Amino acid sequence: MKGLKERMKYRFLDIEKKWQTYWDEHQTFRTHDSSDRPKIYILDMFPYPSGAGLHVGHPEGYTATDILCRYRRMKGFDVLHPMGWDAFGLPAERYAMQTNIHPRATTEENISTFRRQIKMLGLSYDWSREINTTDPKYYKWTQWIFLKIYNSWFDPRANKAKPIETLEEELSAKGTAGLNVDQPFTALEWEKKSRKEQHDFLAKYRLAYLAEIPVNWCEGLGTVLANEEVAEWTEKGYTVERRPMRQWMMRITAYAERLLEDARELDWPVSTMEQQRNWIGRSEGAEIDFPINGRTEGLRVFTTRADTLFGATYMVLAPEHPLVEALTVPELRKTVGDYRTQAARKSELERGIEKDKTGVFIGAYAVNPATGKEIPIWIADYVLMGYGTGAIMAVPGHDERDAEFAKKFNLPIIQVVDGGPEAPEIFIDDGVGMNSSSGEISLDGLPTAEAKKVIAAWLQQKRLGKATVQFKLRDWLFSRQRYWGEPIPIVHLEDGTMTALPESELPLLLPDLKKFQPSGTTESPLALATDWVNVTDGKTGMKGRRETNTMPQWAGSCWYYLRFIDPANPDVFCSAEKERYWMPIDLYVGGSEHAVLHLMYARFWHKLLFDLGYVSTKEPFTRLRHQGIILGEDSRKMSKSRGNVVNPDDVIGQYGADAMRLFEMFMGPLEEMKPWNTRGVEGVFRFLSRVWRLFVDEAGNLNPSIVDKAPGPDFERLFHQTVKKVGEDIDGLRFNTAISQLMIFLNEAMKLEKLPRKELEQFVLLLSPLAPHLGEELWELLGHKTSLAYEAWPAFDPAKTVEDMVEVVLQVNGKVRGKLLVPQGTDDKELERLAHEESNIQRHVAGKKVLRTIVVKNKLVNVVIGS
RNA sequence: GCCGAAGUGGCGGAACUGGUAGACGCGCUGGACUCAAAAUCCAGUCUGGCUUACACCAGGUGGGGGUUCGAGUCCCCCCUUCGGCACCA
Repeated sequence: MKGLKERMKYRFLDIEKKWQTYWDEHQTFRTHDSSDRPKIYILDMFPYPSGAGLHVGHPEGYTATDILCRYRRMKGFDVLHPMGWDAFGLPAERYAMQTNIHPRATTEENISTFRRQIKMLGLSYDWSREINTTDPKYYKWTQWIFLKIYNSWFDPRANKAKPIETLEEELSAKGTAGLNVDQPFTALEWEKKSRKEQHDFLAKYRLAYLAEIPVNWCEGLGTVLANEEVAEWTEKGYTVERRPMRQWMMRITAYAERLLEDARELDWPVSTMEQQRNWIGRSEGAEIDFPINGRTEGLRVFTTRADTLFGATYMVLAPEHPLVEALTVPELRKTVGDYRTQAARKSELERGIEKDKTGVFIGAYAVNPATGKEIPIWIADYVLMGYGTGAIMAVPGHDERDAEFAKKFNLPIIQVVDGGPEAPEIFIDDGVGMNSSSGEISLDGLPTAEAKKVIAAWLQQKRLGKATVQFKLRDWLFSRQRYWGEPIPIVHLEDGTMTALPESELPLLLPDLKKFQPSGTTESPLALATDWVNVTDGKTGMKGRRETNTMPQWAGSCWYYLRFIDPANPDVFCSAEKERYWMPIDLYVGGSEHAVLHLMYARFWHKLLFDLGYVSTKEPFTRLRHQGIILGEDSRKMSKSRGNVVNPDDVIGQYGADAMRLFEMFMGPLEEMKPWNTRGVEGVFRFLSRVWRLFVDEAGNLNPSIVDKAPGPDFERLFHQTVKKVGEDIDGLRFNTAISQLMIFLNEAMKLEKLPRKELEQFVLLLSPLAPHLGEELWELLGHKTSLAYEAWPAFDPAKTVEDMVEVVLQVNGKVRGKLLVPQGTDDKELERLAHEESNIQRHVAGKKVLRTIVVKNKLVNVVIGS
C-alpha cells in the first residue's frame, strides 16, 4: 500500500539527479560556433567564489537567464551561455596571511563548492567553456591586454586609441607640430633626445601610466583603493587616508565623452545609466584666465557660469595648487604653509564632512578681466585640485559656497543676475544679467543662456578664455598592493626607465610564496620574492626590478565575456571570426552594485580593444538587467547576525531545484527587491506536484486519461492563449506572469475528464524552460527518447486566442451598472441597443436625459446622462 | 540638499497603447475524505450598507487637486520608502 503511494509521488530528488547526469553525459548544452541560425549571447555576471558558498541571491539572475536560454534554444537559436569564476580577490589572500594556506588552494576549494551548487540548480551552461581569472592560461591574456593598453596612446584628433608606435613615428617625422603640447620640439630634436627623455615623453601619452598622486591608502587592507571603491570599504569600518604614492593609472578620462555618448543607444536600466552619467559628470562651461599683477601667466579657472564674471570678487585656489608657492607674499608664507599642511592631512571625506568653510588669504591679487578691478586670491579646501583647474573665480552673489565663504571672511558680494522679485538672497539659477557692463561689453538684460554665449565670444576674442567641457571622471587607479592578483608585466630598469615584457614572455606567473605576509612597506608581498623581483633585461643588459603591484580585481572581469567566446585558444585572446559571430552580448544580468565600477571599466577596455581593432562592436553589453535583492523572510536584508539567511542547498533538498527556480521567478518582477517566503515555495511545489499528478497515475505510468483527442473549444483557446503569453513573457523577462498563466492552464486541465495528448505534450514544452527536470521527465514518460532541449517551441494561432463571446461592461456616467455577454465583434449600434434594454441601465437612466453613448467594441458601453 | 525609481487586499504581486481594479500564488474561513492528523479536493475571501437569498447601493490603487464620458494608468502640488551623488565651481 505504502509502496504504491510512494511511487505516485513527485520524487524530485531522483528526477533532478537523473537529468543533471543526462545533460552532463550527453553534453546537451555544448555550444557550437557559427551556424546559419540566429545567435544569442546571454551572460550572467560571473561570481567571486567566496568561502560562504552560494546564497539565494545568485540563483535569481542565473535562473532568469537560464530560462531565456532554454526558450531560445527551442526557438532555433544558437545560444552562448557560459559560466566562470572571478577568483582573484582579497578574502583568499587575507585567509592565507592567517593560515599560510596558498590562496590558490582556497580558491580551488571555493570554486568546487560554487560549481556543485550551481549545477544543482540545473542551469544549462556550456561547462566546456568554464574560465577562471586566476588560471595562468587566462591571466596571460589579461596581461596581454594590459600591454596593449600600455603600448597605446589616445589621439585626440581621431578621438581614439592608437599603438604608441604611431606616436613615435609621428614625432620622428614632424615633431610635435600636430600635437598640442606645452614645450614643442621638432623631429630633429626628438631624435636627439636621450633614451630616457624619449621614454619619459612617451610615458605621458600612454593609456596606462605611473603617476605620483594622492591616493586612497587603506592601512587595514594594506592597499590603495580606487575612488569608486572607497565608499564600500569605509562603510565596512575601514579607514582610508589620502597619501601621495606612485601608482599605475589608466587614462579612462580620454574616453569620457564616448562613454557618455555611446550609452545613449544601450538598453539599460535608467538608474544605472543615470549613475554612470553622474559618475562621468560632464559639465559645459568656460576656462578663463585671470591676469596676475607682475606675472606673465594668468590664473586659469573653470566655471559653468561665465555670465557671472562681473560678480567675481575674489579667487580661490585649492591648497595643493602649484601656483600657491609662487604667489604667496613673504609675510604670509607661514600662515599659508600651515594651512596647506593642515589641509593635506585631511582626507577628502573629512573635507566633505566639515561644511564650515576655512581658508587663508595669500596676499596676491588677480585682475577681473571684465571689470579690470583687482581681486584678492585665497586658498581654501572647498576647492578641489582634482577638478577643473583647481582654481575658481568666486561669485558670492550667485553661488552658495562662495557666499558662505564671503560672509565668513567679509569679502564683497555683488549681484549680477536678476532673479525677479521672488528670488532668494543668493540666487543661483538662471535669470537676467545686471550690473554687468564695461566699456567693452554688456550682459545687462540678457538671459543667462544668452549672456554665457556673449561673454564666451568676448573672452575668446580677447584671448582670455574659451568655452570648454569638464568631467568629474578621474583616471582609474589600477594598481593594488596585493599578492593574489595578476602581476603587471613591467620591469623598472636601473636608468629609471621602464620596459614592458614582450608578449612571448607571457604569462608572467605569480611566484610561489612560502609565507603570506604584508611586505611591511607600501609594496605588495611580491616585494619579498626577491628571486622573482630582480631580473636582468635581455635587450639592454641592465639590471631591473619587476613591478610588484598587481592588478585590481576588476581587471579579469573587464574582458571575460570575450574569452568565453573562445576559451581555450592558445594563440589569441579570442578569434576574430568567433568574436564577430557572438558579439555583442544580447543580455547581461547581474547585480546593480556593479552599476559604475565593473560596467564602466569593462566598457572602457572594450572601447580600447575596439580602437585597436580587436573587437567589432563599440559597446559590449547591449541589454542589461539587474536582479533585485532577495530579503529575508522578515523583509530585512539577509545576514548571519539576523539569522534570516536562506541556504539554497536546504531549499533544494526540501523542495527540489525546479521548485526553487520557479519560486524565485514567481516572487515578483526580476528587478524588484522582494522578501523570501517559505510558504511561497510550498505553493509552487504544490503546483509542480499537481503537474506531476496530471501526467502520472498512481502506478507511476502515464495517466490513462491522456488520449489522442481534439480539445474542446474553450480548452483549445486557453491553450493558444497560454502558448502566446508564456513565450511573450519569457522574452520580456516577466517570469512571474508566465508562471501564473501555466497555473491557469493546469487548473483548467485538472477539471477535464479526458486530456488531449497533443496540447498536454506542448504544455510540457512550455513548462520546461522554467522547470527543466520535471519537463524532461514528463517528456520521457510521454514516450520521447531524447531530451526536449532542442524541441521546437509550440506555435499558437492568433485567431484561436480570441474569445468568441466577450463580456461587455455597461456603464452609466462611467460607473459599472451591468454586464453583457455578446458575440465577439458585435457592432456598436447593436451594443448600444442592448445596453439601453438592460434593466439596471434603464433604472439609472430613468427620468434623465441621455447626452450621448460611448461604445468601445468588445469592451464597454457608457451611457452619459445629464442630471 | 540634488538626481533617479517606486507606493495597489492580511501578504508576494496582476492589470496590453486611459476602458470590469485585485489575475495567479500565499494566508485565512467553511466543507468533503479520515478513527484522527497530514496530504488532497470543493466553496468563499477588498471594505462597508442592505437582503432569507439572488441582486443592488456606497467607498476604495500613499494624500490633495485637475484633465476626461471614463484615471491604478495622463498633468500639477504634497507625503513616504528605496537606490545613487554629495563643497565637482
